[in-house]
Amino acid sequence: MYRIGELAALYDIKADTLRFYEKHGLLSPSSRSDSGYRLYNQDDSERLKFILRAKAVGFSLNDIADLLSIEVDKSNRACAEVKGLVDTKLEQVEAKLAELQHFATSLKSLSNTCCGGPDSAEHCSILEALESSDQHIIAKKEQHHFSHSGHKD
Amino acid sequence: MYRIGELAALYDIKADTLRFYEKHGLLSPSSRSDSGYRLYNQDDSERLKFILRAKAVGFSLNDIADLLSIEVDKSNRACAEVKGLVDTKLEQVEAKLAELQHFATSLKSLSNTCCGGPDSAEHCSILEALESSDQHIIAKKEQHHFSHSGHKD
DNA sequence: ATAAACCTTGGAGTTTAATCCAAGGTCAAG
DNA sequence: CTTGACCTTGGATTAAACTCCAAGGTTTAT
Repeated sequence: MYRIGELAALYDIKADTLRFYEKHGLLSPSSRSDSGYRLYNQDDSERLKFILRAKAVGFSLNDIADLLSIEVDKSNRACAEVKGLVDTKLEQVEAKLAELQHFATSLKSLSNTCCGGPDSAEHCSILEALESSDQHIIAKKEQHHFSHSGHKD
Repeated sequence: MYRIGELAALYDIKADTLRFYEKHGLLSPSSRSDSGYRLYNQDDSERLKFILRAKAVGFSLNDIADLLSIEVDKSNRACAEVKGLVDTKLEQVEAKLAELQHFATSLKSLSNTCCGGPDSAEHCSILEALESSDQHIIAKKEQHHFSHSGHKD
């Protein structure tokens, strides 16, 4: 069992952030001490880890709440419904993955071809390195237009 | 040449957002009309595409400014210095990639093993699916701690 | 030549995600 | 039984990234 300050220290965040997540329904301590102190267990800690990871890869707290709701509603919702939510998120994740892979490739080639020596800048720019680009998350309307992919409210 | 509204429409953003990016040094139109209207060319459009992609995978506008500065300073900076910046960003991108791959794998397994039928929830939770987790972006202090790039301006 | 649809600027307002503060309660150590 | 580090609540403040507004200039089309 961790008290709020301990759990916060463990993940290098502020206790206030944990209270904030609680207020917004992302993570509540599994219990309280007699005097009302928040007490977090190992599952709570795992849940927090998930939240922080999801945040780190660009999901908003709302997105994360969606993902976590899959757990919360486990027993209530039809499995097909859950699958829908998961698959939607999966699409988002895979789009991000494709972008990131592209980024990584470009950064690597930039690092290798252009910056080997002390002064041999041939095409020292990410924009140039990315010029051979193909795929987008971004809906460039003229090229390809599919219906407004689910913006959240 | 695009006027601000045209370019904004092309990427499904607001003209205001383009003015905002300009004010913050991310993207300035390459020219102005006689009457002062912003005029964006194809390079500007590419630059905007880059900004939006980088944002979509979780980079802050400050991060993006860093990346773009590689181009701007092309002729000024020593190549080794540029390489340092690129390699730092590359590390960030690869950390994000690792996280996302983990995410994608978990979401896939969740989608497959748990939600095939209308009602057969076996372990219908992302947290459970992620339980076999290994890697983190998150600095869990006991394990590994690397400084996070705290930029502000 | 006048409306409609664009653009300009500066500044104010909004949303998201924290982060800080004040007034007070709790707990272990001396 | 007090000191200091921790915790509680609610509310205010901050920072980033937009988003909107007002007052006016420009363009195009009738």
